[in-house]
Order: sequence, then C-alpha cells, then structure tokens
Amino acid sequence: MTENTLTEFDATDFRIMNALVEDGRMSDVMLGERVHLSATAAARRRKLLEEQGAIKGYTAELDLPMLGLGIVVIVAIELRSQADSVLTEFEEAVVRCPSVTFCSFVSGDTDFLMMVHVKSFEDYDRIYRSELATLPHVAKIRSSFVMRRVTQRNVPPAVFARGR
Amino acid sequence: MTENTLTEFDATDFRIMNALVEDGRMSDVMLGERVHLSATAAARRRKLLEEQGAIKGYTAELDLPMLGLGIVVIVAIELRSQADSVLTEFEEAVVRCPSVTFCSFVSGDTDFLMMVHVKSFEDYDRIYRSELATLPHVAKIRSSFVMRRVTQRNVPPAVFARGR
DNA sequence: GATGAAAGCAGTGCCTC
DNA sequence: GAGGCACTGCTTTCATC
Repeated sequence: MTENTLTEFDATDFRIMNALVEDGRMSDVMLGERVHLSATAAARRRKLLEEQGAIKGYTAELDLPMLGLGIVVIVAIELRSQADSVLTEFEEAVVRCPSVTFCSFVSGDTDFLMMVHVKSFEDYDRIYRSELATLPHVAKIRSSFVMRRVTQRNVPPAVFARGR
Repeated sequence: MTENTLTEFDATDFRIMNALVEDGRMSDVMLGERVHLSATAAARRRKLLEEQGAIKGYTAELDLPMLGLGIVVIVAIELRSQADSVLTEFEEAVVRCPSVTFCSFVSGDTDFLMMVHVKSFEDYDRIYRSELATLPHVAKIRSSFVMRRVTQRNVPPAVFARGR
C-alpha cells in the first residue's frame, strides 16, 4: 500500500510481471499455470504488485496505422529561453496537443523531444501549423520521420532476465 | 480476420478502444455499461476489434523506476555508412540490446533514434560501453537524458475524439 | 442487439506448511 | 509469511430469438 518500502521482488514476481506484460488480460488460472502457482496464489501476488504500484495498470495496444495514424514523427524543439515560466507555459500547451504521445524535457542538443502520430505528410503539415507552430516560446523545430521501426517494447528485456 | 479490408470503425468502436486503453482488464460487463451496450454485444465488438487487429493485444504497464530503471536516455546514432548491409547488421545487433526499448531508423540529422532505460548514471556508463559502443558501424553517439517527462500516452488523444 | 442457461473464473475464508 | 483448497457469486460464452 505504501510505496517507499524499497520493495524486494523475487523471480516469481518478475515472471508474473513478464506474463502480464505479454498478455494483460490473462486469467488468474492461466497466470498460475504459467508461473507454477495455484490460481489463488498467483492472483494474490498479482494484486500485491498492483497495490505496491509495480504494475501501474493495464492497457490495450492499438494498431495506430490501421486507425489511420501510420506516420510517426520525432520532433526536437528548442525554446527561446529556459526560464521556469517559459518551460511551464510550453509544457501546459503541449499536453493539450491531440497528436502528441510523448514529450520530455531533455538534456543535450535540444530542449524537448516529442513523438507525434499523423496520417500522412499532408496531415503532418496541417498539424505542424495548427499544433506545433502555435506552441509558445518555440525558437526552433526539427522533425525526424520514422522510416522503419526496429524495436518497440514496453519494458526492457533486462527486466525479465530477473524472472529466473 | 483479414487485414486490408480498410475496416470502418464507428463511434462505439472508438469508445470501446478508449475504455480498453484506459483499463485493459475491464470486464465485458463494465465495458458494456461504459459504452451503453449489453455485455454480450460489447464482448462481441471487442473480439471483432481484436480479430481485425485494431486491438493488437493487452499489456501490463510496469513502474520502471520502482524496478530500478528510473533513468531514460534518448540516444541518437549515426552510422559510418547507410549501405543496406550496414543498416541490417546494426539493426540485428540493436534488437539484442537488453536495455533498449525503442529504436527506429529516421530521416533527418541522425540515422537511428533509440530509447534506453537504466538504473543510474554509472549504469548508463556501463551500458554505454557494453551495449551501445559495441554496436557495429557506429560513427557517432549523442545521448540526451530525460530530465522530466511532460507527456506519456499510449495513443494520441486525437483517436478518441472519434468516439462520439 | 438482447436473453437465458451452462461453464469458467475471481474473490473470500480457512487450513497447511 | 506464503501457498493451496473449497465455496460462493460474477462473468463469460453460446444457443436462440
């Protein structure tokens, strides 16, 4: 229930997390079979992981290209200043952009990195004008189009090496 | 079952997808209430969306910081050449890196953009040496550390505007 | 898209190790 | 402290309309 108990997870916990990352709707019966536990024991551990916050929730994975959003653009944005109020105003505007799925303030060459999903290049042009170019305090926008996706995972495989 | 039927989705389909993105383990009964359908009707539509591939699957969302992976690094990699064999060898090596959750071949300033999850800066140094620096044909690596996450969504909100 | 019966599953308390 | 079993009540599934 609390959070900063520096919880210790054992191999079974990692196996449960692994199974549920692969199939979030797996029944407790199947989960139990998969991790060699009774369904009740598996369910109890699953709930504990949920309560502890290690499992934050479950989500359906949608096929965005099939929904007409086949193009992914990674956008680097530099602001005119890095004053606190400037950052805050920019961030508040970003969360309201309906095409943005990811935005982080980063160190390095640029200030923010974002990921944008669009239907077509024409659509990106439209969104560039209507969403990105209207964000406040922007000095420079650089767009990189995703040509081919090499890897896309929810969780780094390193986590699952611990399930043994 | 097939895929290129250019499937048409109605507002109820989008409402179902929205509900399941928010809670992938939602029962069909709850789903039916949420979209104003009987549980059976909701279940039938859910299954159809799964079979059509619009819903690719379900996954548990893990709290990576709680599992000791609190630092996210976005890595831009330039290769020495863009010959087909060079790209292929690089990509085959990347998918075997256990700390990489995202890698795409992109247009623009760099060749590949990747996302790496690590425990600490020391850990990044170790992974930089053991995973990234050993990737073949790399000319230049630029690392940006995520200082603050502004937005992180599975699906752009624009998709859900269609659920009405 | 709704209904109702049958099967399967999740949730609880209790017992064992 | 953690796993297993049995019971009860939902939930899902499938036939039928």
